[in-house]
Amino acid sequence: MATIGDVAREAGVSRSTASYALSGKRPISEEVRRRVLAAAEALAYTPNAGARALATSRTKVLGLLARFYTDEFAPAMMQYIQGVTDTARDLGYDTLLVTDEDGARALRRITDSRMVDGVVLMNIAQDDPRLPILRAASQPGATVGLPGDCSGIDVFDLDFEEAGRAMVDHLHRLGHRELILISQPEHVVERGGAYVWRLRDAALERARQCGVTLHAVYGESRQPAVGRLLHTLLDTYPSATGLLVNNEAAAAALPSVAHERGLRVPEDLSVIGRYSAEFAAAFSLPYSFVESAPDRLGSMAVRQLVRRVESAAARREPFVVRFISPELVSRGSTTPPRATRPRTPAR
Amino acid sequence: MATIGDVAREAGVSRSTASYALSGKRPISEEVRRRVLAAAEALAYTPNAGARALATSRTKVLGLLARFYTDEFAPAMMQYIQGVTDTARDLGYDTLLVTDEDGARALRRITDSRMVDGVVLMNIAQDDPRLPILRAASQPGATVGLPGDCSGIDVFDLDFEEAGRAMVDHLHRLGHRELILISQPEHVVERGGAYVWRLRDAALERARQCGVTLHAVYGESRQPAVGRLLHTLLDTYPSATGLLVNNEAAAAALPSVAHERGLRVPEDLSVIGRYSAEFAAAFSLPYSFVESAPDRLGSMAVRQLVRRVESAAARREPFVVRFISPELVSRGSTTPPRATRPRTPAR
DNA sequence: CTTGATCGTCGAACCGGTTCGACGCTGAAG
DNA sequence: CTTCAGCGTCGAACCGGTTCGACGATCAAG
Repeated sequence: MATIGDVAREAGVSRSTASYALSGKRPISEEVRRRVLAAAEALAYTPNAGARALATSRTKVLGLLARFYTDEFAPAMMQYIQGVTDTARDLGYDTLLVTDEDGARALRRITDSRMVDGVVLMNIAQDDPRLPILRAASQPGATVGLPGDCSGIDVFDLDFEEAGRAMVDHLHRLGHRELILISQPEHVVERGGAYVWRLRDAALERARQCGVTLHAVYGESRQPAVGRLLHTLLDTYPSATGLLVNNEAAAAALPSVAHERGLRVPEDLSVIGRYSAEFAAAFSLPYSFVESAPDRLGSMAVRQLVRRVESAAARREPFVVRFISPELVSRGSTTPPRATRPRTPAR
Repeated sequence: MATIGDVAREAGVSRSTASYALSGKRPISEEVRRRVLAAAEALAYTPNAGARALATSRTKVLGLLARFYTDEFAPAMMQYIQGVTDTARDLGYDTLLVTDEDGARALRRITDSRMVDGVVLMNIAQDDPRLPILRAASQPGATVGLPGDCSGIDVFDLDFEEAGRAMVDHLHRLGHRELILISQPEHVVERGGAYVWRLRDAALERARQCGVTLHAVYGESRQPAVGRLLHTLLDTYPSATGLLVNNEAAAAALPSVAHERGLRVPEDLSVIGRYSAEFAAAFSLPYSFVESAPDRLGSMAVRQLVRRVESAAARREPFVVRFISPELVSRGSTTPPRATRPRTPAR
């Protein structure tokens, strides 16, 4: 493999001149620059990443700490990851994917050894053990997901509170008075997945304000448990006219459950989900939903991270906590409830 | 951040002695070793990855080149990735995840710059443009997936030919005489996804030998297209008694299609899939299937890669092409076809 | 009491880049 | 004809590790 010394020799200049010709950080005569570039080309010169990192204290690599929980729905995760890797590459960075069980130790390892210029954390828990380490690290960090304590990091997340309110408002305005909210499984909450209760509590609060009855329950993350649960819920609350689904597995299971029960959406039941458009497409889900925009969140986190990495001024800016506003994508799966319809005899 | 120089000073020894005390590559007195270790501990010393890479020509990082095609089913991909990252970490390596559109250029970048000690390639095409670059690279490489030309790399894949034969044999032995095979979409084939025709052609050949009629068709990768296609197929070949599914999306869509048609499995139709146990669990697929073992394949590729990275002897060994034997996991979704049943009047 | 091997430690060189200070040359100004 | 500024280039130092050869001390053998 050719080194910059080889390039310099080939071009008949010193190593430093070759370096400046390639980086453009000092004026170099047109003639010399041409010779150096030609030599680099001829020798297929590529700078050694380790050497450059040592000299510049920059690796051009970002760390991405994620966990693949088997009890969480995998496809959603992929989109976050892709948002991160794609944006990183656009900005000239590679991505070190770290999925260690012990995330705190892994984080310490990659920051202390200076393998990365910055870190994106996913699967954020309310009280995340990685955060103290990230704050102590000399590299900047960003999270996708809202932790309990946001100090010292940039935070990006969907506004789950607003999402919960938007879902309730939407159905309330259509005239619904009794709703079911199916959340993630309880163990996601136990793991500190705050987004679950953020959406739920905001929805409950808003329902209370509107005088709407909202039955909030934990879901399951797998078939067939989640299908059974849906049946049970629909049996338990026969008068509920709307279903809010903050649970990918439940959303994916709903079409066949509805079919089994001969339940028509939206005629018999209005449905709103909370997932990504990509997810909706993959599973062909016919429901209106609040877009969770995983790729956008991953991308935003990386952009902010790179800004801080590359500019000392940006590094001194105050930390941000940025929420994406939930966008309700209509697929026509909601309608005024039966009881309020003109043609219903009960009226 | 503490350097080895700081540790040495703190322990009152030279830098080289500190290095030897930490690595154990030369005998060091118990007393000095103790002091060095204590100093390293006190200063929270972590070696600088770039400096170490420069000195040793080893980065302890493996490259993982993968593409997330939106027209392929995401969950399957996750498992390959996890197999790679988990095994790499067990062996002391981190993983650089590269998802560039231009895989060949990305591969050149990470190998020439010596960011990685070895590379795992996924989404292998029959004539993969990354392979010439991998062969020319100084780092060893492994693939998950069988390319047309296996020279110079280690190859790991499911034995798709045998999988195709096993599926046909299984139903043939049960007495089936007319089967449908639904493959991946045609564009996967156009992209060079050889596993599609490897399974199909072997299945066709075996069917011919057994005197079984096999209708082989391309599938779709998304709902609702794949659901419609399933309906069409079942309409088109009403006398077919068995369905072979080499297509994750089709397998996932089948339960609701069967339900819609009032079709019972296996009483009315025998079904065998080809996917992973993890996938079956996530979608609660009730079908017997050939296990595709993505995590095992990823793990095997990494193990072989690390062997070659760490041992000069292993690096000289001949390259391997290793197939995992398909294992048929029975879930009771196959049975002798109706026509051959004792209680059927037609007999 | 030398001689020689062994053990533990040190200094220096090296890996391959970047960057700072200096220096020679050219050309314009005095 | 000097003087000085500025441009282009070079040499050297540095980043933080690893590793080789050498050297002094210790101790057993001759």
